[in-house]
Amino acid sequence: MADIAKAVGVSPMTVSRAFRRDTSVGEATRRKILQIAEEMGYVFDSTASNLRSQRTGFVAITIPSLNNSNFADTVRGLNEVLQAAGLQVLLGYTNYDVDEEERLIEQLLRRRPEAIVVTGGRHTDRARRLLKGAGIPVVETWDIPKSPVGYTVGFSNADAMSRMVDHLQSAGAQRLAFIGGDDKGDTRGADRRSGFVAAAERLRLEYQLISLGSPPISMREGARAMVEVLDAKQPVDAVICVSDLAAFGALTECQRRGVSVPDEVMIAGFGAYDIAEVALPSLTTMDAHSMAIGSRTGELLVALLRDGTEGAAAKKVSHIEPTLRISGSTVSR
Amino acid sequence: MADIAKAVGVSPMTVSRAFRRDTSVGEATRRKILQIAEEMGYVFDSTASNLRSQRTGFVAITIPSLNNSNFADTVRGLNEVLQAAGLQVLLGYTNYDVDEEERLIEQLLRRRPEAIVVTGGRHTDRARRLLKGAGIPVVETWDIPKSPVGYTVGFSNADAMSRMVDHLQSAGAQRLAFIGGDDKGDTRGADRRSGFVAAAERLRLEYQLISLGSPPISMREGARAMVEVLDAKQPVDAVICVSDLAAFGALTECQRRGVSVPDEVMIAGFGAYDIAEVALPSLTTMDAHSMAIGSRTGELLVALLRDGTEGAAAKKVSHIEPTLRISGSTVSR
DNA sequence: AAACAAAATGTTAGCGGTAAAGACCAGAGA
DNA sequence: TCTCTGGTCTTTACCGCTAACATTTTGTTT
Repeated sequence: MADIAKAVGVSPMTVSRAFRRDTSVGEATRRKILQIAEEMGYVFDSTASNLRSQRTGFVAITIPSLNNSNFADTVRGLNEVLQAAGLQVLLGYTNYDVDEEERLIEQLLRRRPEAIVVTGGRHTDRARRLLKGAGIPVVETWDIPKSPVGYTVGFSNADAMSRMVDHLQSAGAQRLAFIGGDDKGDTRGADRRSGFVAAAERLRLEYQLISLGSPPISMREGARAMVEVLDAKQPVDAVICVSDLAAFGALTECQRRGVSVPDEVMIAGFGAYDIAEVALPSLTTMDAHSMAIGSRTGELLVALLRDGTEGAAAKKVSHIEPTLRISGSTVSR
Repeated sequence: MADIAKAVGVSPMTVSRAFRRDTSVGEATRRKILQIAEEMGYVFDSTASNLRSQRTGFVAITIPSLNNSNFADTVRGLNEVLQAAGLQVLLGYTNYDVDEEERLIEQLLRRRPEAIVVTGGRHTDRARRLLKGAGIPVVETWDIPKSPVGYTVGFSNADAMSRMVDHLQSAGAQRLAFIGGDDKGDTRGADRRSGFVAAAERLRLEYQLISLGSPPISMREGARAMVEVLDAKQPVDAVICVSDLAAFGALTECQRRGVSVPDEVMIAGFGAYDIAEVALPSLTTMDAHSMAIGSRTGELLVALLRDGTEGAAAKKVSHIEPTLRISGSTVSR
């Protein structure tokens, strides 16, 4: 900047100003500064700016996984809003492990993000302490924790699953199975399962639980689980899967065996993945509005960072009600 | 740090050292410093460290999209290696737009990453200038550009597609169709198409090209495209899709119409997505080893950053040969 | 032309760490 | 006993920008 200032014949401060939108610099001066900077191949150094101004433009987010999961859509929704507001997302993968999450949160906070978004409401004590002490907005997503750290954008996985069970019962199912991954760390998965169990018991339906594979469980694992379901002694007339991917795997296994869906067995998924719509038959699923969770979170943060935490803004809990999408895999047409 | 230093009774410099692995601090002192720091709720400030040490621990990466694409796997592979090496990925989405890529590259370089990874070899002139002038390792992935900026980790999309056409011909196909998105910006897609055309002409096969939707094209669009193919005057006995997702969409459309795959029409995809293996019939596809592209890039960068660019290390071009996976959608069993 | 407001630019002093170089000290070897 | 070595710790200055405040220039009003 000093070199540019010399070349243009102004003070470094003016150069600094020219590189920032809002500050007042004469239009001619600004143009000249930017032009000379470009000619000199200068690239603004945010690291210094960040230090001095105590603003980094970072928003940190930890998610369990990008692969085979709805979180990718959430990140997309979040990033779209934040990138437009000039904020840079710092992404970290916890791999469904709270200890890894703790490490990651500490690592990310060192970068002095202006806000942090985490998935779910389960954290280590130290992670909670770090989040609370960071002095920045904290958003928990994809869940409605009992004791939230800061803001929440999500829904109740248990309730959503309960509605799904209601639907299956009204479609005529009596004996259910739930297919999911082992739950170490996957609170969303565990909540869906417990919602399933609660609903099944409330409605006095028979049920069984199949768990295999570590989350996020894939199509392949859905198919493997379906083998178990179909080979079991007790017959089943509806299967609910923790995600559409598993549901699709289960569907293919039925087709492989000539078991008719939905006539012999109904299949329901979760998450409204593309595959749910394109599969034959298309899958009944619960649309959690993954992308909306991200963009809603983004909008919340942009508002908070603009107006300050004090701002009239923002109720603490933003509920995004999932939508049940009934389709060919649970009702024949 | 000054506060901690006072509390422990050492100089701030010693506190600084205690927070960095390699530097020499007495074991007892280090322990005490870290303990008191934890008690005081101190969180290390990287922004200051970055400025003074001129090292940020950032690696920037621009990709076209995270959704419905193999790039998510590349990011995963890259992140796994880099996160383990203590490096933080800075992600940017270009949305298949070179101008957006240019903006993003500039934005990212301001953060002073220690290396930058971009997807493909097509960039604006200014973007090339920025990359070359950044003075950090540059890696282009998913492609083998004619005139690379720095390092390359990728493969030839055209060659891969050519091998796929060879396979279809030897499986008996005479009249082909290619389904892809419109190519504005999607060089990989365009390369695949031109590889398809070249191979078809080399083998003197009839062919047609269907383009619709902006990349990354989805399952739905694959199905829509298949409608066009099946409704067209000229019959077709093999369809190659730009990705497995489109291929699966095409497959479902055939099933919907009772067109038998592969007997009446063969279908081939690209990318070795999960769906290729689970679909019924499973899809013939080209495994581009998306995750390996990421991890190979990560290893290359870790080596370069450790040993410096001078290091004996690293050939400039790292070729990752795609693997053809022949399956039920092109050969009946 | 004087009086004042608004816009444009300049000056000073850090932000919170760390590079570089040097000081101190215990134990080893001569 | 003296020098030397290596580990541990300290001193000093500064990374490249910008907050806060001061000053100058320009424009407007009466």
